[in-house]
Amino acid sequence: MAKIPRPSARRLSLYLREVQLRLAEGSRRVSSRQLGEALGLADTQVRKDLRWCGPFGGSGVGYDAAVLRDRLRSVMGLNRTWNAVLVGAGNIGRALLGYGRFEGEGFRIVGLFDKSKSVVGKRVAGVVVRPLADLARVVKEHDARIGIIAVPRESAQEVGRLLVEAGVSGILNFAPTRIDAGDVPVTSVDFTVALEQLAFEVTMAALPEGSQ
Amino acid sequence: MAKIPRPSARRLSLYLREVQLRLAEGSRRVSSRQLGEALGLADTQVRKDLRWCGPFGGSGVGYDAAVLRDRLRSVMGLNRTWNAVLVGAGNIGRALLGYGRFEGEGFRIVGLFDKSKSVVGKRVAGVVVRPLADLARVVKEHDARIGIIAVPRESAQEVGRLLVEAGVSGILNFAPTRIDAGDVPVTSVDFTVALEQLAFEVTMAALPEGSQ
DNA sequence: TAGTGTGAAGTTGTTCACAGCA
DNA sequence: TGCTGTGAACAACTTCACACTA
Repeated sequence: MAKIPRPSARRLSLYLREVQLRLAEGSRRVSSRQLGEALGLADTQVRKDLRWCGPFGGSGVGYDAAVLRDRLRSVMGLNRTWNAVLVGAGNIGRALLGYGRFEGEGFRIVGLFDKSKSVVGKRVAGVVVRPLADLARVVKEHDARIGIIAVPRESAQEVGRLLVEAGVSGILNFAPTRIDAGDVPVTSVDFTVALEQLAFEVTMAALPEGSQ
Repeated sequence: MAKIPRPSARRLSLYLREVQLRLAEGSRRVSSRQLGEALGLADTQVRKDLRWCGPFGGSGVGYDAAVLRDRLRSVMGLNRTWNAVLVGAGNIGRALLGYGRFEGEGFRIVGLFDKSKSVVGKRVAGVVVRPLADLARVVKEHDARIGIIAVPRESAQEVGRLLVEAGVSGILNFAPTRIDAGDVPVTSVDFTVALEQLAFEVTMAALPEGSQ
């Protein structure tokens, strides 16, 4: 089984969500066209992507939704529970704790940390905030593989280092900066870039018409 | 001036941030190599991207940081103030209001809306929550071009429709679903996809070594 | 020497056209 | 007919190699 290209991997996540939705609505089968329509993709694209779920029990009437869901989960490594530690008890940290959706997808936040003395010990969204000194211990105790950075830009790289030292295998970064974590994979969610991206597209959409 | 490819546009936003940082630190010039190093990109890539800022006053010792910043801003449509309306006064809405960073970049949230009767009229992060019925009026009044969706999946598409009807020119979507907004550009920020993406990469990083 | 600018080559991802199956 | 699977054409993006300038 060769390596799945990034763009496909991202879409697999979208397919999974859509398939789960349809399963919840009672569908038993989905076709590449249906998926494509729901997600704004060409059906050929969908089929090519789904081939990464291994040789599917070929058919002619779409995919079995339940089987597809299981294969997607397994290919993406979601057939297990992922424990995560969250650093930063500010606005974003709070929002993530309250997000709820993570739980259902097999992600569990097993520790909340902050460097500010004034928050440590208090409860945020029902979870006790711990000092960064406890990070490594909690990571080990719960076998947390994922670290989430929800601190301001200035301290983000430092927190990244601490997380790697504590032993996480992946970092989800919400700070508006690049995190260098050596071999540990980092995925960033960047509000500002998204907004600026949008401003750019709006500006573009406003101008042209003619081209070529 | 031809059309800037998506990947370049996203990176332009990163360059802008980095240049601003360096300016604040007192640098007057930056080179493509410095930028590339800071952002994990090849210097050739950086130079190709920066060419979108128009024919630069050629050089041999890097770019003038201030000029580069201005050109980047202008190319991306950031040399103006973008007013935005925010729909959804829940966790994410609150986090966005408290984010602060937007203001500095020329984005201003001029209205907060929610459909829930129990929140309307109250203050959230210092801002009064208004009913959705006021949406179109506020958009017009403040010439808001951007609508931000921070509501649960179920109501996201409906809110998208309302925003388009109200007259926004772009949508920033935080709900975990695709928004069909016709010709209005939509940019999505999807926590779950990011997390699953990371889980996938961690899983991949753990396995192989051999390949081909 | 330290840097930009850029065509050409290479790589990666997407779409097309069609074979084959139920 | 409705659908998957897939090689082959195509398009998009990145990297390389090198000309050129201060």
